[in-house]
Amino acid sequence: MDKIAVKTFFFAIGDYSRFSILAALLDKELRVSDIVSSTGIEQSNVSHHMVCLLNCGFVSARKEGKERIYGLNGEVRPIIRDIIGHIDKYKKDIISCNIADKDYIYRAIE
Amino acid sequence: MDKIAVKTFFFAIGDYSRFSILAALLDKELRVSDIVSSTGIEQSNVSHHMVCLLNCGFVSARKEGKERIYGLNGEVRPIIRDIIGHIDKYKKDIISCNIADKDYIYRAIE
DNA sequence: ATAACATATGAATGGCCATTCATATTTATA
DNA sequence: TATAAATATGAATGGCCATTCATATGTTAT
Repeated sequence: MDKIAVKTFFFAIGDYSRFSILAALLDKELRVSDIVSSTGIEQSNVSHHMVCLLNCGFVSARKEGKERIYGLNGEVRPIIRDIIGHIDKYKKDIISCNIADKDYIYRAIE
Repeated sequence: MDKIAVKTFFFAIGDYSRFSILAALLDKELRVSDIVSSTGIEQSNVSHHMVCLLNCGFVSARKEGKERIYGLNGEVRPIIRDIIGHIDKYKKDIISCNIADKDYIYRAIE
């Protein structure tokens, strides 16, 4: 297991905003403004995330007039689908831990 | 896409230490001391991570004497294998972005 | 009962980074 | 050329949480 690769992979994909963006790009290419409207993330924030996703090789971009169109790179499509599928299938169990409610994570839940 | 589920999933799996632990548990159950020696993570830190992984339903535990033995829960095995496979297959590309070297992530790489 | 071993718990903190706000750049149109 | 639209960039910051250290708990053996 390559540590840098693992860290980079999860850095790119493990943030909820970036994962939402990747999920939105699964089926079709999107302009920045499309990503903004479909994810609800503010424009400059989206742009920041796109830089990150570009750097990590998850997406590619091309220009069309004043718009920039982003598309998911092919190799990542299956793993993103798999992860979405897994989370969806087991969401009941995953949610049951209610981490969001905890004030501190590293604590036994009674 | 359930936001809480996605966040919880990546919280549990997206940290390098926890992912290493899960990877180490893929093939066999392990005592805490085994996890310590195979991952290099310090003991109390491992215990903290195990609480987290227990809470999120990724592992189960049983006692044997003074030892505690952790095992991966069955449903997560495939997705962890998939992710490891993906990272391994594309590590060259993933590493090429060299995020670790950057002083700031959200910046175009020339 | 005490020592040694295995693991868990608690509190504290320091670094990272997601977000925000302000502004720059690029392109198109009037 | 001036304006507007779309996107990118830069700097700043506040919160989260991984780690560490110290210590507690539990278990076995002597």
